[in-house]
Amino acid sequence: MITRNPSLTEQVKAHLKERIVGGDFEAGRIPSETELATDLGVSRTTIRDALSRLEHEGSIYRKQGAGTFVNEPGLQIKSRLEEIWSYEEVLRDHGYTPSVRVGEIQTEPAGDQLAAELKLEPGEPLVVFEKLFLENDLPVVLTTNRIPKRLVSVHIKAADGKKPLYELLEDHCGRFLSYYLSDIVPVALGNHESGQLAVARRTPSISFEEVGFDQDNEPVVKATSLFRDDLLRFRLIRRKAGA
Amino acid sequence: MITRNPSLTEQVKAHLKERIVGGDFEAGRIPSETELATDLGVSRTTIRDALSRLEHEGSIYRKQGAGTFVNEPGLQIKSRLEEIWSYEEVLRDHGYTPSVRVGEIQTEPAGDQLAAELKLEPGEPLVVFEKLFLENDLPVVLTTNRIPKRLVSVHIKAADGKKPLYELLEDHCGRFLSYYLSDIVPVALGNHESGQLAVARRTPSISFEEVGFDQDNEPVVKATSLFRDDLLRFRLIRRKAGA
DNA sequence: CAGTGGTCTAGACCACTTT
DNA sequence: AAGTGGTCTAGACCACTGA
Repeated sequence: MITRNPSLTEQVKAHLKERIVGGDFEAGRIPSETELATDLGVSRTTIRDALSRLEHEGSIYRKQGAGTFVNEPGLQIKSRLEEIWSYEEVLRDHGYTPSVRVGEIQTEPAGDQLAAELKLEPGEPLVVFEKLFLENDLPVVLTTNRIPKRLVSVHIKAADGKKPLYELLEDHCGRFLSYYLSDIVPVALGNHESGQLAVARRTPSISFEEVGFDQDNEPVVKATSLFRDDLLRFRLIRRKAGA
Repeated sequence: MITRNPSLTEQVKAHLKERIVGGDFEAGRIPSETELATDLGVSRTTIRDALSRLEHEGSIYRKQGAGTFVNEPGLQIKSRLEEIWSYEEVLRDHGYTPSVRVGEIQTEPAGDQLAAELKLEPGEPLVVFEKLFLENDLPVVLTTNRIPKRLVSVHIKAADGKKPLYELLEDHCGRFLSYYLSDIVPVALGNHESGQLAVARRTPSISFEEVGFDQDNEPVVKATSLFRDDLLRFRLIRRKAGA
Protein backbone atom coordinates (compact mmCIF):
# COMPACT_ATOMS: atom_id res chain seq x y z
CA MET A 1 0.00 0.00 0.00
CA ILE A 2 2.76 2.43 0.81
CA THR A 3 4.75 2.90 -2.39
CA ARG A 4 6.83 5.61 -3.99
CA ASN A 5 5.40 7.28 -7.05
CA PRO A 6 3.02 8.76 -6.64
CA SER A 7 4.59 10.27 -3.55
CA LEU A 8 3.16 9.68 -0.12
CA THR A 9 2.04 13.31 -0.08
CA GLU A 10 0.13 12.83 -3.36
CA GLN A 11 -1.47 9.66 -2.03
CA VAL A 12 -2.55 11.42 1.14
CA LYS A 13 -3.87 14.34 -0.89
CA ALA A 14 -5.88 12.03 -3.16
CA HIS A 15 -7.21 10.11 -0.17
CA LEU A 16 -8.35 13.26 1.59
CA LYS A 17 -9.83 14.75 -1.59
CA GLU A 18 -11.92 11.63 -2.01
CA ARG A 19 -13.23 11.86 1.53
CA ILE A 20 -13.92 15.56 1.09
CA VAL A 21 -16.00 15.23 -2.09
CA GLY A 22 -17.61 12.12 -0.61
CA GLY A 23 -18.87 14.24 2.27
CA ASP A 24 -17.16 12.11 4.90
CA PHE A 25 -16.43 15.08 7.09
CA GLU A 26 -19.15 16.05 9.50
CA ALA A 27 -20.13 19.73 9.17
CA GLY A 28 -17.18 20.40 6.90
CA ARG A 29 -14.66 19.98 9.70
CA ILE A 30 -11.53 18.02 8.86
CA PRO A 31 -9.65 16.24 11.67
CA SER A 32 -6.58 17.90 13.13
CA GLU A 33 -3.22 17.42 11.47
CA THR A 34 -1.90 15.38 14.38
CA GLU A 35 -4.93 13.11 14.27
CA LEU A 36 -4.63 12.58 10.50
CA ALA A 37 -0.92 11.86 10.89
CA THR A 38 -1.41 9.10 13.45
CA ASP A 39 -4.48 7.70 11.65
CA LEU A 40 -2.72 7.45 8.31
CA GLY A 41 0.61 6.48 9.80
CA VAL A 42 2.63 9.29 8.24
CA SER A 43 4.40 12.30 9.65
CA ARG A 44 2.65 15.56 10.27
CA THR A 45 4.85 17.18 7.62
CA THR A 46 3.43 14.88 4.96
CA ILE A 47 -0.10 15.66 6.09
CA ARG A 48 0.67 19.37 6.02
CA ASP A 49 2.10 19.12 2.49
CA ALA A 50 -1.04 17.39 1.29
CA LEU A 51 -3.31 19.88 3.06
CA SER A 52 -1.34 22.81 1.64
CA ARG A 53 -1.97 21.56 -1.89
CA LEU A 54 -5.66 21.07 -1.18
CA GLU A 55 -5.82 24.55 0.31
CA HIS A 56 -4.05 26.03 -2.69
CA GLU A 57 -6.45 24.44 -5.15
CA GLY A 58 -9.37 25.71 -3.10
CA SER A 59 -10.74 22.45 -1.69
CA ILE A 60 -10.17 23.38 1.95
CA TYR A 61 -9.28 26.35 4.11
CA ARG A 62 -7.40 26.54 7.37
CA LYS A 63 -7.75 28.84 10.35
CA GLN A 64 -4.90 28.99 12.79
CA GLY A 65 -6.01 27.91 16.20
CA ALA A 66 -9.40 26.79 14.94
CA GLY A 67 -9.03 23.95 12.47
CA THR A 68 -9.25 22.85 8.85
CA PHE A 69 -12.52 22.98 6.92
CA VAL A 70 -14.06 21.97 3.62
CA ASN A 71 -14.35 24.92 1.21
CA GLU A 72 -17.65 24.45 -0.58
CA PRO A 73 -17.33 27.31 -3.12
CA GLY A 74 -13.81 26.18 -4.04
CA LEU A 75 -15.05 22.66 -4.75
CA GLN A 76 -17.21 24.01 -7.57
CA ILE A 77 -14.22 24.89 -9.72
CA LYS A 78 -13.99 22.52 -12.65
CA SER A 79 -10.89 23.75 -14.43
CA ARG A 80 -8.36 25.92 -12.66
CA LEU A 81 -6.71 28.24 -15.13
CA GLU A 82 -3.19 27.74 -13.75
CA GLU A 83 -3.39 24.00 -14.10
CA ILE A 84 -4.66 23.49 -17.61
CA TRP A 85 -2.47 20.96 -19.32
CA SER A 86 -4.53 19.84 -22.28
CA TYR A 87 -7.88 21.06 -23.51
CA GLU A 88 -9.14 17.51 -23.87
CA GLU A 89 -8.73 17.11 -20.12
CA VAL A 90 -10.48 20.40 -19.49
CA LEU A 91 -13.42 19.35 -21.60
CA ARG A 92 -13.58 15.95 -19.91
CA ASP A 93 -13.57 17.72 -16.52
CA HIS A 94 -16.64 19.60 -17.74
CA GLY A 95 -18.35 16.34 -18.47
CA TYR A 96 -17.81 16.43 -22.21
CA THR A 97 -16.32 13.66 -24.34
CA PRO A 98 -14.33 15.72 -26.79
CA SER A 99 -13.18 14.91 -30.30
CA VAL A 100 -10.35 16.63 -32.13
CA ARG A 101 -10.05 17.87 -35.70
CA VAL A 102 -6.58 18.70 -36.97
CA GLY A 103 -6.02 21.19 -39.79
CA GLU A 104 -3.45 20.98 -42.52
CA ILE A 105 0.13 20.80 -41.27
CA GLN A 106 2.04 23.64 -42.87
CA THR A 107 5.46 25.24 -42.78
CA GLU A 108 5.86 29.00 -42.39
CA PRO A 109 8.79 31.30 -41.71
CA ALA A 110 8.85 32.92 -38.27
CA GLY A 111 8.14 36.64 -38.14
CA ASP A 112 10.21 38.92 -35.96
CA GLN A 113 8.01 38.65 -32.90
CA LEU A 114 7.60 34.89 -33.07
CA ALA A 115 11.33 34.48 -33.64
CA ALA A 116 12.10 36.52 -30.54
CA GLU A 117 9.59 34.62 -28.42
CA LEU A 118 10.94 31.26 -29.54
CA LYS A 119 14.59 32.33 -29.54
CA LEU A 120 15.00 31.78 -33.29
CA GLU A 121 16.49 33.73 -36.16
CA PRO A 122 13.79 35.65 -38.05
CA GLY A 123 12.62 33.60 -41.00
CA GLU A 124 13.43 30.20 -39.52
CA PRO A 125 10.74 27.71 -40.51
CA LEU A 126 7.93 26.77 -38.16
CA VAL A 127 5.61 23.79 -38.30
CA VAL A 128 2.11 25.24 -37.96
CA PHE A 129 -1.24 23.53 -37.49
CA GLU A 130 -4.69 24.23 -36.11
CA LYS A 131 -6.60 22.01 -33.72
CA LEU A 132 -10.33 22.23 -33.14
CA PHE A 133 -11.79 20.57 -30.03
CA LEU A 134 -15.44 19.63 -30.35
CA GLU A 135 -18.14 18.23 -28.16
CA ASN A 136 -20.72 16.42 -30.30
CA ASP A 137 -19.81 18.37 -33.46
CA LEU A 138 -20.05 21.58 -31.46
CA PRO A 139 -16.73 23.45 -31.59
CA VAL A 140 -15.45 24.63 -28.21
CA VAL A 141 -11.75 25.44 -28.50
CA LEU A 142 -9.62 26.48 -31.47
CA THR A 143 -5.86 26.46 -31.05
CA THR A 144 -2.98 27.22 -33.39
CA ASN A 145 0.37 25.60 -32.60
CA ARG A 146 3.72 26.72 -33.94
CA ILE A 147 6.79 24.54 -33.38
CA PRO A 148 10.28 25.43 -34.63
CA LYS A 149 11.02 23.01 -37.46
CA ARG A 150 14.57 22.38 -36.32
CA LEU A 151 13.28 20.87 -33.08
CA VAL A 152 11.28 18.26 -34.98
CA SER A 153 13.30 15.05 -35.25
CA VAL A 154 10.43 12.73 -36.20
CA HIS A 155 8.18 13.88 -39.05
CA ILE A 156 4.72 15.05 -37.97
CA LYS A 157 1.82 13.59 -39.93
CA ALA A 158 -1.76 14.81 -39.77
CA ALA A 159 -2.72 11.93 -37.49
CA ASP A 160 0.00 12.93 -35.02
CA GLY A 161 -1.70 16.27 -34.49
CA LYS A 162 -4.47 14.53 -32.60
CA LYS A 163 -2.17 13.72 -29.73
CA PRO A 164 -2.07 16.14 -26.83
CA LEU A 165 0.59 18.74 -27.52
CA TYR A 166 2.88 17.65 -24.69
CA GLU A 167 2.82 14.11 -26.06
CA LEU A 168 3.61 15.30 -29.57
CA LEU A 169 6.56 17.30 -28.28
CA GLU A 170 7.89 14.24 -26.47
CA ASP A 171 7.42 11.86 -29.41
CA HIS A 172 8.60 14.14 -32.20
CA CYS A 173 11.00 16.58 -30.56
CA GLY A 174 12.24 14.75 -27.47
CA ARG A 175 11.22 17.74 -25.35
CA PHE A 176 9.20 17.60 -22.17
CA LEU A 177 6.77 20.44 -21.70
CA SER A 178 7.36 22.07 -18.33
CA TYR A 179 5.18 25.18 -18.23
CA TYR A 180 3.44 27.84 -20.28
CA LEU A 181 3.82 31.60 -20.00
CA SER A 182 0.42 32.91 -21.04
CA ASP A 183 -0.95 36.29 -22.00
CA ILE A 184 -4.70 36.70 -21.66
CA VAL A 185 -5.97 38.88 -24.47
CA PRO A 186 -9.50 40.01 -25.34
CA VAL A 187 -10.32 39.79 -29.04
CA ALA A 188 -13.21 40.03 -31.46
CA LEU A 189 -13.27 36.90 -33.60
CA GLY A 190 -12.32 37.34 -37.26
CA ASN A 191 -13.85 35.61 -40.26
CA HIS A 192 -11.83 32.42 -40.11
CA GLU A 193 -12.01 31.99 -36.34
CA SER A 194 -15.71 32.69 -36.01
CA GLY A 195 -16.36 30.25 -38.83
CA GLN A 196 -14.36 27.51 -37.16
CA LEU A 197 -16.08 28.12 -33.82
CA ALA A 198 -19.50 28.50 -35.45
CA VAL A 199 -20.35 31.85 -33.90
CA ALA A 200 -21.11 35.29 -35.29
CA ARG A 201 -18.24 37.33 -36.63
CA ARG A 202 -16.81 39.78 -34.06
CA THR A 203 -18.03 37.73 -31.13
CA PRO A 204 -15.88 38.70 -28.12
CA SER A 205 -13.56 35.95 -27.00
CA ILE A 206 -10.60 35.28 -24.76
CA SER A 207 -7.36 34.51 -26.55
CA PHE A 208 -4.59 32.71 -24.71
CA GLU A 209 -1.30 33.63 -26.31
CA GLU A 210 1.33 31.47 -24.79
CA VAL A 211 4.83 30.14 -25.08
CA GLY A 212 5.58 26.63 -23.83
CA PHE A 213 8.96 25.87 -22.24
CA ASP A 214 10.66 22.50 -21.86
CA GLN A 215 12.55 20.91 -18.97
CA ASP A 216 15.65 22.97 -19.79
CA ASN A 217 13.63 26.17 -19.90
CA GLU A 218 13.92 26.47 -23.68
CA PRO A 219 10.88 27.75 -25.60
CA VAL A 220 9.46 24.94 -27.72
CA VAL A 221 6.03 26.07 -28.89
CA LYS A 222 3.90 29.15 -29.40
CA ALA A 223 0.21 28.47 -29.06
CA THR A 224 -2.83 30.68 -29.50
CA SER A 225 -6.20 29.47 -28.25
CA LEU A 226 -9.73 30.79 -28.67
CA PHE A 227 -12.82 29.67 -26.79
CA ARG A 228 -16.57 29.52 -26.97
CA ASP A 229 -17.35 31.44 -23.82
CA ASP A 230 -20.87 30.06 -23.74
CA LEU A 231 -19.52 26.50 -23.56
CA LEU A 232 -16.32 26.86 -21.56
CA ARG A 233 -15.56 29.39 -18.88
CA PHE A 234 -12.42 29.74 -16.85
CA ARG A 235 -12.21 30.28 -13.14
CA LEU A 236 -9.38 31.09 -10.88
CA ILE A 237 -8.60 31.70 -7.24
CA ARG A 238 -6.83 34.93 -6.42
CA ARG A 239 -5.00 35.41 -3.15
CA LYS A 240 -2.74 37.93 -1.55
CA ALA A 241 0.82 37.50 -2.83
CA GLY A 242 3.07 35.37 -0.66
CA ALA A 243 0.28 33.49 1.06
CA MET B 1 18.54 40.36 12.31
CA ILE B 2 16.68 37.11 12.78
CA THR B 3 13.13 38.00 13.79
CA ARG B 4 9.69 36.49 13.48
CA ASN B 5 7.25 38.22 11.20
CA PRO B 6 7.96 38.23 8.45
CA SER B 7 8.81 34.57 8.79
CA LEU B 8 12.33 33.29 8.26
CA THR B 9 11.17 31.71 5.02
CA GLU B 10 9.84 35.04 3.76
CA GLN B 11 13.07 36.77 4.72
CA VAL B 12 15.13 34.15 2.91
CA LYS B 13 12.84 34.43 -0.11
CA ALA B 14 13.18 38.22 -0.20
CA HIS B 15 16.94 37.99 0.23
CA LEU B 16 17.32 35.53 -2.62
CA LYS B 17 14.92 37.47 -4.86
CA GLU B 18 17.06 40.56 -4.38
CA ARG B 19 20.20 38.71 -5.34
CA ILE B 20 18.45 37.16 -8.34
CA VAL B 21 17.22 40.43 -9.83
CA GLY B 22 20.54 42.04 -8.89
CA GLY B 23 22.29 39.50 -11.09
CA ASP B 24 24.45 38.18 -8.26
CA PHE B 25 24.36 34.66 -9.57
CA GLU B 26 26.99 33.79 -12.14
CA ALA B 27 25.45 32.33 -15.32
CA GLY B 28 22.05 32.05 -13.68
CA ARG B 29 23.17 29.25 -11.39
CA ILE B 30 22.01 29.45 -7.79
CA PRO B 31 24.07 27.74 -5.06
CA SER B 32 22.93 24.36 -3.80
CA GLU B 33 20.34 24.14 -1.06
CA THR B 34 22.87 22.77 1.42
CA GLU B 35 25.26 25.61 0.68
CA LEU B 36 22.56 28.26 1.06
CA ALA B 37 21.46 26.66 4.32
CA THR B 38 24.91 26.81 5.92
CA ASP B 39 25.64 30.27 4.47
CA LEU B 40 22.43 31.79 5.78
CA GLY B 41 22.46 29.80 8.99
CA VAL B 42 19.03 28.24 8.55
CA SER B 43 17.81 24.71 7.94
CA ARG B 44 17.58 23.23 4.50
CA THR B 45 13.79 23.00 4.93
CA THR B 46 13.55 26.77 5.28
CA ILE B 47 15.69 27.24 2.17
CA ARG B 48 13.52 24.78 0.29
CA ASP B 49 10.33 26.58 1.34
CA ALA B 50 11.72 29.87 0.08
CA LEU B 51 12.93 28.33 -3.18
CA SER B 52 9.58 26.64 -3.72
CA ARG B 53 7.82 29.99 -3.53
CA LEU B 54 10.29 31.55 -5.93
CA GLU B 55 9.83 28.63 -8.29
CA HIS B 56 6.08 28.92 -8.07
CA GLU B 57 6.11 32.60 -8.95
CA GLY B 58 8.43 31.87 -11.87
CA SER B 59 11.66 33.49 -10.67
CA ILE B 60 13.68 30.27 -10.69
CA TYR B 61 13.47 26.70 -11.87
CA ARG B 62 14.96 23.53 -10.44
CA LYS B 63 16.25 20.39 -12.07
CA GLN B 64 16.65 17.35 -9.90
CA GLY B 65 20.25 16.24 -9.86
CA ALA B 66 21.41 19.34 -11.73
CA GLY B 67 20.74 22.44 -9.68
CA THR B 68 18.66 25.58 -9.29
CA PHE B 69 18.69 28.31 -11.92
CA VAL B 70 17.41 31.82 -12.56
CA ASN B 71 14.36 31.83 -14.86
CA GLU B 72 14.78 34.85 -17.12
CA PRO B 73 11.39 34.69 -18.90
CA GLY B 74 9.59 34.31 -15.57
CA LEU B 75 11.27 37.42 -14.20
CA GLN B 76 9.55 39.51 -16.89
CA ILE B 77 6.12 38.99 -15.36
CA LYS B 78 4.90 42.22 -13.81
CA SER B 79 1.55 41.21 -12.42
CA ARG B 80 0.68 37.59 -11.82
CA LEU B 81 -3.02 37.06 -12.26
CA GLU B 82 -3.36 34.81 -9.21
CA GLU B 83 -1.79 37.34 -6.91
CA ILE B 84 -3.59 40.55 -7.73
CA TRP B 85 -4.72 42.13 -4.53
CA SER B 86 -5.45 45.71 -5.48
CA TYR B 87 -5.40 47.38 -8.87
CA GLU B 88 -3.43 50.28 -7.50
CA GLU B 89 -0.60 47.87 -6.73
CA VAL B 90 -0.85 46.33 -10.17
CA LEU B 91 -0.58 49.73 -11.79
CA ARG B 92 2.34 50.68 -9.59
CA ASP B 93 4.05 47.41 -10.56
CA HIS B 94 3.69 48.53 -14.16
CA GLY B 95 5.48 51.75 -13.36
CA TYR B 96 2.37 53.90 -13.20
CA THR B 97 1.38 56.24 -10.39
CA PRO B 98 -2.36 55.70 -10.38
CA SER B 99 -5.15 57.95 -9.20
CA VAL B 100 -8.66 56.81 -8.31
CA ARG B 101 -12.05 58.30 -9.11
CA VAL B 102 -15.02 57.02 -7.13
CA GLY B 103 -18.55 57.14 -8.52
CA GLU B 104 -21.71 57.84 -6.61
CA ILE B 105 -22.36 55.44 -3.73
CA GLN B 106 -25.78 53.93 -4.26
CA THR B 107 -28.05 51.34 -2.74
CA GLU B 108 -29.70 48.66 -4.87
CA PRO B 109 -31.64 45.49 -4.16
CA ALA B 110 -29.83 42.24 -4.98
CA GLY B 111 -31.13 40.30 -7.96
CA ASP B 112 -31.51 36.54 -7.77
CA GLN B 113 -28.07 35.72 -9.09
CA LEU B 114 -26.26 38.25 -6.91
CA ALA B 115 -28.23 37.12 -3.88
CA ALA B 116 -27.21 33.52 -4.47
CA GLU B 117 -23.56 34.41 -4.97
CA LEU B 118 -23.47 36.52 -1.81
CA LYS B 119 -25.69 34.17 0.22
CA LEU B 120 -28.43 36.76 0.67
CA GLU B 121 -32.19 36.81 0.34
CA PRO B 122 -33.25 38.17 -3.07
CA GLY B 123 -33.96 41.88 -2.77
CA GLU B 124 -31.63 42.52 0.18
CA PRO B 125 -29.96 45.92 -0.26
CA LEU B 126 -26.44 46.24 -1.63
CA VAL B 127 -24.08 49.17 -1.41
CA VAL B 128 -22.85 49.73 -4.97
CA PHE B 129 -20.14 52.00 -6.33
CA GLU B 130 -17.82 52.29 -9.30
CA LYS B 131 -14.10 52.93 -9.14
CA LEU B 132 -12.02 54.16 -12.05
CA PHE B 133 -8.24 53.79 -11.87
CA LEU B 134 -6.32 56.27 -14.01
CA GLU B 135 -2.77 56.92 -14.98
CA ASN B 136 -2.33 60.59 -15.85
CA ASP B 137 -6.03 61.10 -16.63
CA LEU B 138 -5.91 57.98 -18.82
CA PRO B 139 -8.43 55.42 -17.56
CA VAL B 140 -7.05 51.90 -17.18
CA VAL B 141 -9.38 49.88 -14.96
CA LEU B 142 -13.09 50.22 -14.22
CA THR B 143 -14.54 48.20 -11.35
CA THR B 144 -17.99 47.93 -9.83
CA ASN B 145 -18.19 46.79 -6.20
CA ARG B 146 -21.28 45.44 -4.49
CA ILE B 147 -21.28 44.93 -0.73
CA PRO B 148 -24.26 43.61 1.24
CA LYS B 149 -25.61 46.55 3.22
CA ARG B 150 -26.12 44.50 6.36
CA LEU B 151 -22.37 43.87 6.57
CA VAL B 152 -21.66 47.59 6.69
CA SER B 153 -21.30 48.72 10.29
CA VAL B 154 -19.59 52.06 9.61
CA HIS B 155 -21.21 54.31 7.00
CA ILE B 156 -19.34 54.53 3.69
CA LYS B 157 -18.79 58.04 2.38
CA ALA B 158 -17.57 58.88 -1.12
CA ALA B 159 -14.05 59.54 0.18
CA ASP B 160 -13.93 56.04 1.72
CA GLY B 161 -14.27 54.52 -1.72
CA LYS B 162 -10.75 55.61 -2.55
CA LYS B 163 -9.31 53.11 -0.12
CA PRO B 164 -8.31 49.73 -1.48
CA LEU B 165 -11.28 47.41 -1.23
CA TYR B 166 -9.72 45.11 1.35
CA GLU B 167 -9.06 48.14 3.58
CA LEU B 168 -12.61 49.38 3.18
CA LEU B 169 -13.97 45.96 4.16
CA GLU B 170 -11.80 45.95 7.28
CA ASP B 171 -12.68 49.51 8.31
CA HIS B 172 -16.37 49.46 7.55
CA CYS B 173 -17.40 45.81 7.83
CA GLY B 174 -14.80 44.27 10.13
CA ARG B 175 -14.15 41.59 7.51
CA PHE B 176 -10.75 40.52 6.29
CA LEU B 177 -10.59 39.68 2.62
CA SER B 178 -9.09 36.22 2.19
CA TYR B 179 -9.45 35.35 -1.48
CA TYR B 180 -11.43 35.94 -4.67
CA LEU B 181 -13.15 33.36 -6.84
CA SER B 182 -12.95 34.86 -10.31
CA ASP B 183 -14.62 34.15 -13.63
CA ILE B 184 -12.82 35.44 -16.69
CA VAL B 185 -15.35 36.60 -19.25
CA PRO B 186 -14.88 38.15 -22.68
CA VAL B 187 -17.17 41.10 -23.37
CA ALA B 188 -17.73 43.91 -25.85
CA LEU B 189 -17.85 47.20 -23.95
CA GLY B 190 -21.24 48.91 -23.76
CA ASN B 191 -21.96 52.63 -23.92
CA HIS B 192 -21.32 53.46 -20.30
CA GLU B 193 -18.20 51.30 -19.92
CA SER B 194 -16.54 52.40 -23.14
CA GLY B 195 -17.21 56.01 -22.18
CA GLN B 196 -15.62 55.58 -18.78
CA LEU B 197 -12.59 53.83 -20.27
CA ALA B 198 -12.39 56.29 -23.18
CA VAL B 199 -12.39 53.67 -25.93
CA ALA B 200 -14.68 52.93 -28.86
CA ARG B 201 -17.99 51.26 -28.15
CA ARG B 202 -17.86 47.47 -28.54
CA THR B 203 -14.13 47.30 -27.92
CA PRO B 204 -13.36 43.74 -26.77
CA SER B 205 -12.32 43.54 -23.14
CA ILE B 206 -11.71 41.07 -20.35
CA SER B 207 -14.21 41.19 -17.53
CA PHE B 208 -13.29 39.74 -14.15
CA GLU B 209 -16.44 38.70 -12.37
CA GLU B 210 -15.52 37.75 -8.89
CA VAL B 211 -16.75 37.09 -5.40
CA GLY B 212 -14.51 37.97 -2.46
CA PHE B 213 -14.55 35.81 0.66
CA ASP B 214 -13.49 36.74 4.19
CA GLN B 215 -11.46 34.90 6.81
CA ASP B 216 -14.48 32.78 7.74
CA ASN B 217 -15.13 31.89 4.11
CA GLU B 218 -18.23 34.07 3.92
CA PRO B 219 -18.87 36.00 0.69
CA VAL B 220 -18.47 39.73 1.34
CA VAL B 221 -18.26 41.42 -2.04
CA LYS B 222 -19.11 40.96 -5.70
CA ALA B 223 -16.79 42.85 -8.01
CA THR B 224 -16.75 43.27 -11.77
CA SER B 225 -13.66 44.73 -13.43
CA LEU B 226 -12.95 45.89 -16.97
CA PHE B 227 -9.57 46.75 -18.45
CA ARG B 228 -7.88 48.73 -21.16
CA ASP B 229 -6.04 45.88 -22.84
CA ASP B 230 -3.69 48.29 -24.57
CA LEU B 231 -2.52 49.63 -21.19
CA LEU B 232 -2.69 46.62 -18.92
CA ARG B 233 -2.21 43.00 -19.86
CA PHE B 234 -2.32 39.97 -17.62
CA ARG B 235 0.11 37.12 -17.62
CA LEU B 236 0.10 33.83 -15.89
CA ILE B 237 2.18 30.72 -15.51
CA ARG B 238 0.46 27.44 -16.27
CA ARG B 239 1.84 24.15 -15.04
CA LYS B 240 0.81 20.55 -14.90
CA ALA B 241 -1.60 19.97 -12.02
CA GLY B 242 -0.05 18.75 -8.79
CA ALA B 243 3.45 20.01 -9.54
C1' DC C 1 30.38 8.42 -8.43
C1' DA C 2 30.06 12.86 -6.35
C1' DG C 3 26.69 16.34 -5.96
C1' DT C 4 22.13 17.98 -6.66
C1' DG C 5 17.24 18.40 -5.68
C1' DG C 6 12.91 15.37 -3.89
C1' DT C 7 10.68 13.09 -0.09
C1' DC C 8 9.88 11.92 4.58
C1' DT C 9 10.48 11.62 9.59
C1' DA C 10 10.24 13.09 14.63
C1' DG C 11 10.20 16.57 17.43
C1' DA C 12 10.29 21.38 19.22
C1' DC C 13 8.27 25.79 19.98
C1' DC C 14 5.10 29.58 18.71
C1' DA C 15 0.59 32.15 17.70
C1' DC C 16 -3.94 31.83 17.76
C1' DT C 17 -8.82 30.28 18.79
C1' DT C 18 -12.04 28.26 21.59
C1' DT C 19 -13.99 26.74 25.92
C1' DA D 1 -5.94 25.80 29.72
C1' DA D 2 -6.31 22.78 25.93
C1' DG D 3 -6.12 22.19 21.22
C1' DT D 4 -5.31 23.89 16.66
C1' DG D 5 -2.51 25.28 12.71
C1' DG D 6 2.27 27.89 11.60
C1' DT D 7 7.22 27.74 11.63
C1' DC D 8 11.62 25.72 12.02
C1' DT D 9 15.21 22.29 12.94
C1' DA D 10 18.41 18.20 12.04
C1' DG D 11 18.91 14.35 9.87
C1' DA D 12 17.93 10.32 6.84
C1' DC D 13 17.42 8.19 2.41
C1' DC D 14 16.14 8.31 -2.53
C1' DA D 15 16.29 9.62 -7.69
C1' DC D 16 18.53 11.91 -10.92
C1' DT D 17 22.30 14.54 -13.45
C1' DG D 18 26.63 15.22 -15.27
C1' DA D 19 31.58 14.78 -15.38
